[in-house]
Amino acid sequence: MSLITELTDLVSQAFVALGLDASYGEVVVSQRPELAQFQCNGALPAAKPAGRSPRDIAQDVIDQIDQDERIGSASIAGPGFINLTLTDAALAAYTEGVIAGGRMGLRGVEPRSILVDYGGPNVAKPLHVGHLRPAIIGESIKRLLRFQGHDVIGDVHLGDWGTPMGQLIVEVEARMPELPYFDEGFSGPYPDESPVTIDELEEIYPAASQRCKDDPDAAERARRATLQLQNGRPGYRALWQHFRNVSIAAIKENYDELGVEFELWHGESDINDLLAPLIKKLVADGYAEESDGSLIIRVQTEDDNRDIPPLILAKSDGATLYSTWDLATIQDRIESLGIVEMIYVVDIRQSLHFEQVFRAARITGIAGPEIVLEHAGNGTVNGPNGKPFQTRTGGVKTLRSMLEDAAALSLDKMDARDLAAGYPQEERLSIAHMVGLAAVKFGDLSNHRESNYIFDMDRFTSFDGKTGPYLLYGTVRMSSLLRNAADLSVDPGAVVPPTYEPERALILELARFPEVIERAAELRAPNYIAEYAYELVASYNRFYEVCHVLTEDDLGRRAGWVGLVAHTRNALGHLLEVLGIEAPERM
RNA sequence: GCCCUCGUAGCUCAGGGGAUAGAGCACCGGCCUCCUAAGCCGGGUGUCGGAGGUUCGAAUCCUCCCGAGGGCGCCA
Repeated sequence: MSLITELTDLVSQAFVALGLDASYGEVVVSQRPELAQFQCNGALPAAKPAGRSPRDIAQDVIDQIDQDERIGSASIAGPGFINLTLTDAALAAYTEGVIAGGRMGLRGVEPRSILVDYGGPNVAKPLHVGHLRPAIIGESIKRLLRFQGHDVIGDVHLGDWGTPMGQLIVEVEARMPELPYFDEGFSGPYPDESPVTIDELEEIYPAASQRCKDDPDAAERARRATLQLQNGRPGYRALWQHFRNVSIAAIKENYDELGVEFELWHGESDINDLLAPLIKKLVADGYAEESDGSLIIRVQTEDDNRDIPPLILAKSDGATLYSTWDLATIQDRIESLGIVEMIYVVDIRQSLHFEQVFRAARITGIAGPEIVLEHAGNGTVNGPNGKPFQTRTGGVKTLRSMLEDAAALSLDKMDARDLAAGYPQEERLSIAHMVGLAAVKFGDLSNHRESNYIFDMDRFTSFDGKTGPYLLYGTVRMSSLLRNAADLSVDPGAVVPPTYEPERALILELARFPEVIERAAELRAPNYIAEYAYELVASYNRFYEVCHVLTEDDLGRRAGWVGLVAHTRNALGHLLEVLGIEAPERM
């Protein structure tokens, strides 16, 4: 059980003994650390219903809890705040309990089958900066929920079924009309080899897109090709399969470099066979209706005070579109994967789309009330000028080049400050790589999920301040100390009651772990983890400065400190794992 | 036009109805015969966009206004 929970239980019981609601007993970390470690504000809101003054109530509560051996001091402050400070023995005992429990004080959860839908890369398009946020936020949310004990999988959910596919087909046909994919009379097996490499495909994509913008005729042909692809025209399917295969290989490589891993490589196309029966059923059941030639589901209710446009189930030419696929995908995930909770980490600008899809899923009964559907939208990455991130030449920057920049800049900074100078060059490169990745990830994850932020590589890779490199450095110092301890045959011992203020502060910081995890999971907000990881390392650095662990004469204390450092290293390891950040052994 | 999000220190950003609103950077000054100085310590910063309201208490909740960004049926 977490320390906060223990204290809340204690104080709640006191409120109950006074005939007041237990909820007044909520204890939080003190806002005024110089006054106390924890506080309870419950006496203030309790005053009115109790018909008593807040300070009177606070005094009665204090009288109840004062005898508890954990409480070092309990006092009234201001209008009726209850300030609590624990005994050093209680702090040590609590920390020992957490270490023995092995779960960082985290309470167990009722495991749920959760799917996080986060990547959303498109076939034929290289990953660019815009893919960074959903990828690392989604990965972090997945790891966070998994760490809590849920059964979580990630689905990359490829963009592989839309109009761009038709545009690609038309473009390839214009360039290589001799290929068998376009010959409707062709009956033999199609070639195993893709007619295009990923590099060619990535060049063809923007050209195709541009052509359809400039030429309405080409756009029309692309629309037809898309429809025929969806309807199963064999040549188109075969060609599309090549596009898909070469793209997935490239995309996988990109996500590997980023340290992002998906359990499912599903895409929009996977549920194609479900579409016709689903549409038929929705029409038969009266949920879908025709409107201007298209098929729609109305999702607005009488309670709405704003206009929610209907969800379009099928275009007037009969083709399906992303609303249809998303709806069918929800059905598929529930029915064939047993998913009860879906979290979409997708650009927040798509919130209306998800609102429509989720409403449609509810209305039609595809998702029952027990199913959680949530759009955990992410903001965008902007360049130093506050506008969408671009290369110097105005193009969109690829993810790969961004990561290369991060590693290169990290190495430059190591060279400039003569860091890790004696290490083999191979290790230095590996460190620079990890530092660069940590810089980018921490820089991103420390911002609130929904906010747009300014990407500043120089700031993110800085060795000073609240950055990824700072976290890694702290981790490395802990690892190094623990190695030295092992070399001296000093085993981690029982945590001793703290005597120094930074030591006490570190113990208190560690005790916050469960609440931070729970809060972050509840809000799907990795920035809480990032912030806490920073605070924890900062607390450790202050402890490290004051408490000279390995030269400590008191052997019991020395062993206890090693135990505390091991605990801290363990906690930080979990946090980095959740953030998806990897640390080197030394740097 | 309607809807959504945002507006907090010079800059970049945190902030769960609670006390005196925080961090990092930047700027100035200290600390290495000692476990990694990529570290630590000290120094000052605010009409929390504005105005009302709810509340014992509002950066936080509600209303209006100003400013920025985004979205709004057959693209994804």
